Amino acid sequence: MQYDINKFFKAISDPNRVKIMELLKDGELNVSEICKHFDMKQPSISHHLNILKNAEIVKDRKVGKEVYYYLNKICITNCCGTFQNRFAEE
Amino acid sequence: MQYDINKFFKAISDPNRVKIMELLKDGELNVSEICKHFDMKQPSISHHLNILKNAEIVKDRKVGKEVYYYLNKICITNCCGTFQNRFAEE
DNA sequence: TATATACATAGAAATATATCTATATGTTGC
DNA sequence: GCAACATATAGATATATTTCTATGTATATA
Repeated sequence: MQYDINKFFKAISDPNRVKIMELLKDGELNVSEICKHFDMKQPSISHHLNILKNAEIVKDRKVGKEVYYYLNKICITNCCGTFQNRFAEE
Repeated sequence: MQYDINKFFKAISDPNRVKIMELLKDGELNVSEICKHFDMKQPSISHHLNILKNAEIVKDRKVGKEVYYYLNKICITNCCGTFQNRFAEE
């Protein structure tokens, strides 16, 4: 799979989104659970989740009324690795 | 040295700045030389260089009238590595 | 010293992004 | 089917970022 590295970096350039990623580090959470950790309103969280999802940093699965988000760790490893290699000394 | 990882990602979230980094990959360039590769005006380039410098992604040295910019590769390796590790499977 | 060159800084305008309120959609349980 | 709940979407507003023009500063040179 080929990730859009520019989308990736745009996504993680917001500390709120990195904080969401931190929350998902140890397993999936639904939107309400994520909201509890922020002062923002739910639609703002949805907006950030959508940006993360678009960058393929998170994926989601629906369970009844709830939507659980979880990290796509391979995307993170891949994008960081690719970028790092691009500027590494040979 | 401890880099500000949020500043780092904010800096590389703009494709123009990543392009500047690419240009500096194989050695230093002065501002005029960098400008030649863009449609932007010189003050805009200076602005981007300043953001990169603030994030410690580039450093500069003055040679007469010219200012040469060069990559601080250790910063790139360090920030990408740190971030990647933060979300890696253990 | 006056002029040209290279770059930086200030401030305005255009554009993009984040956040909010209001509301729509989909699911569950009565 | 209806009410309640979880989340998403629409659209407005606030804020941040990018880019520009105009100008300042430092260095080199005639």
